[in-house]
Amino acid sequence: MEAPATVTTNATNTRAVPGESHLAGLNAEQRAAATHPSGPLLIIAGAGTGKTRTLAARVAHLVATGTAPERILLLTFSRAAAKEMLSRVEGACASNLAGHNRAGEVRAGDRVWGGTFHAIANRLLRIYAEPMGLAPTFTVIDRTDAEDLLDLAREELGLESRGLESQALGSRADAGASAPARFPRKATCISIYSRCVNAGEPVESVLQHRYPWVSGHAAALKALFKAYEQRKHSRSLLDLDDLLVWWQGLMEDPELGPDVASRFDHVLVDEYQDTNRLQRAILLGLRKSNANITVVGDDAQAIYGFRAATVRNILDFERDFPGARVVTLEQNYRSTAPILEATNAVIALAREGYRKELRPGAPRTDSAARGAVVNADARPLLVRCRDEQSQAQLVVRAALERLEQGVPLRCQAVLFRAAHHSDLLEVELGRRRVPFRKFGGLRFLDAAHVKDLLAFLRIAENPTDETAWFRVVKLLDGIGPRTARKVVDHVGRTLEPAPRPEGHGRSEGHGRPEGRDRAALLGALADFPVPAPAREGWRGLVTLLGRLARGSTDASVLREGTSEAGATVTSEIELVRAFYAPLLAERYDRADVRAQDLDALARVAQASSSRREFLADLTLDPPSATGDLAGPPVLDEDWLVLSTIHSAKGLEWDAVTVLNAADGCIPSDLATGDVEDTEEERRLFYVALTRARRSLTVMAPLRFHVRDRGPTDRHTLAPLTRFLPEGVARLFEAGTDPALAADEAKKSAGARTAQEVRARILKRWE
DNA sequence: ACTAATGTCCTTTTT
DNA sequence: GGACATTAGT
Repeated sequence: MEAPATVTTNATNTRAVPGESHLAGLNAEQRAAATHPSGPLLIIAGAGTGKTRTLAARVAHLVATGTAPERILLLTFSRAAAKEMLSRVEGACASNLAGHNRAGEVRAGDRVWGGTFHAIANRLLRIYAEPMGLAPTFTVIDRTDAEDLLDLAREELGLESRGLESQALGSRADAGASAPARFPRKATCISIYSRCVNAGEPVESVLQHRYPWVSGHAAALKALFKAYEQRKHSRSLLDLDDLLVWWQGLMEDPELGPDVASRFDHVLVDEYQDTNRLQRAILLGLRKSNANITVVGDDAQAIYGFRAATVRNILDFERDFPGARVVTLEQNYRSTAPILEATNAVIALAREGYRKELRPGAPRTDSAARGAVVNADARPLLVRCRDEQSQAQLVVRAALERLEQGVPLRCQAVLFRAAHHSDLLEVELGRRRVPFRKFGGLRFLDAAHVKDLLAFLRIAENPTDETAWFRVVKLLDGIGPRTARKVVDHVGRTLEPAPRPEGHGRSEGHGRPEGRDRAALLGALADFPVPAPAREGWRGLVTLLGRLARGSTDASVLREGTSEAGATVTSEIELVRAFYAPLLAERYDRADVRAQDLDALARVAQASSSRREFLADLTLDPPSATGDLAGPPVLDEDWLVLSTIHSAKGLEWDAVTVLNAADGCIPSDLATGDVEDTEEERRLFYVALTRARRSLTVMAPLRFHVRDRGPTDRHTLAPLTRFLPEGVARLFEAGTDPALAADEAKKSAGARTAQEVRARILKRWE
């Protein structure tokens, strides 16, 4: 119920002292956090306690009390979160200025250094690249690129992923587990590497604790990682982990470190529970001589352990930054009391952290579903349904009903553990023509054809980018991995010697020919003896790359960051597409659909001011929703939100539905190995539930289809998630699935019929 | 020696 | 739909 009285109350509060309107409507704790003068501050903020609002208010307060916006560093968990936060800061600062006349501060939000650790690292490292001995033009590679590059290194070292041991002995069967398992595949290798780097843990320890079946390969892995590092370095590539590693290295430099630190009067970190030890080290480096640091977090919402995040960062904060003030926000402004009661019960079963009990506060009034009729006393719903099919139908029906009641689709979200859990729902939504957008899961950028196209641009940007070359060369007819290897080696040899040895000093020593020299070098590649079937394609490729290299030179003379440069990236994409279109059509089916993705990509490129920025932005902030780019624009401007729970972090909706609340899905079968993993799954479930403002529905199918190689339709019975034991489930209203009722009816009807038939048969002989 | 096509198994979460 | 192994074909 939206009591108009609440609105009035807020309006009264808003009439605050001029210059302090950013503090309006904050409760005592929030206000204390926002106005904390200086020194370390830890804000423990439970779900829905106005954490974002408080942090934004704090930034606004710092600006209002004289801190220059560009001297504030705001580290967030995702780029979207940064954007959201900064626009709030913008609003607060602007309203502050209503009474003043300092128009210069209106753009405060733009001037704050805001972004993810990775995005900020990218920005800083471009500035400090030269003295750090990095090529300022370094390319940032994403995880799949990293895997491919590592694979090349592995091949070179002769570490075959194919198991040699399996033919030696049938060692699987007998209990002697001493036989070495086969070498881990590239994805596993990168996971191991990444954990070592982010957690600051030695390989042996990581293997022992998380990958015991690979422990026999520790030495080989270390050699592999070393080769991988060298490969990256000589090709001017940084992976996502490197961004943090180099940032931390930057902070340790006796000259540069203090210089970076002195740029920022205040450092603020959101979602601190999901940072890792490396990120903590960066913060320690940033605040050696200035203790102005604010971190916000909730240990009950730590869900990124798989990425080496650790709650220890929060728990250690007071030790890391002595004299820290701790403020706890416990008043929940998001959810109705019955929802809160249920979510509190779920998290109460978790192992101890910073204990806090969320109390209901006054409901917020900025909901988009203002007019909707909501019963604030309604308990959340727990629906046991027949199967996933039935679940999908129920979810669609309920969403449409809520829409009728005035809750727009975009104020409703369906959350799930793994991206594919929404597959059936997506089909059902498509069938009923309900628009939706899906967040999380497979990325637009992971689509093969998108990677193909980007690879051309990456070569143009950084001709030593081996993975990009490899990918592109393999596209040509008659060239497989073997030949591609040779071609790429040759390319490397041709480009390697720095063309201008008189270049000033060692900063030039990265073998990165620029401009026309590069074009000339590319020309020299045209003669390389590729296999006959590939000859024509090869010539076309070299011509294309030559054009891209030339184009970028001319353009860079013209531009200097003007909007015209966007047109350049777009026109480069057109050049590439002219060459790539036939390959695409030949290689993939549904080429028309894929071509649309490339259209979308070209559209995104228009927003970028340079090719380098375009490529870096794409890897640091990949378009996260299908529909962000792809697909036709939605006509009615309304869509149901589908999201993985991880991607839903920090967000909230009026109505939330959680799918597949069954053991095996939540917690995931893959994450029940040890207590720590299972506890993280519990927190994940908690995060999902606490996204709901007014309506919460938990769906739990009774059966799941099992893909079994048999003609019969097999299924398993799934128990309700272990995170809803009897005592907790009691806080939910039991929902009904008509399909189940129908099943029952059918069954009893069948039984009745059978009885009648039997009676008739017997009657015949009476 | 290499590519291209076919078959089988597995599939978490993300900057 | 991807990763990897096997096989047919050049």
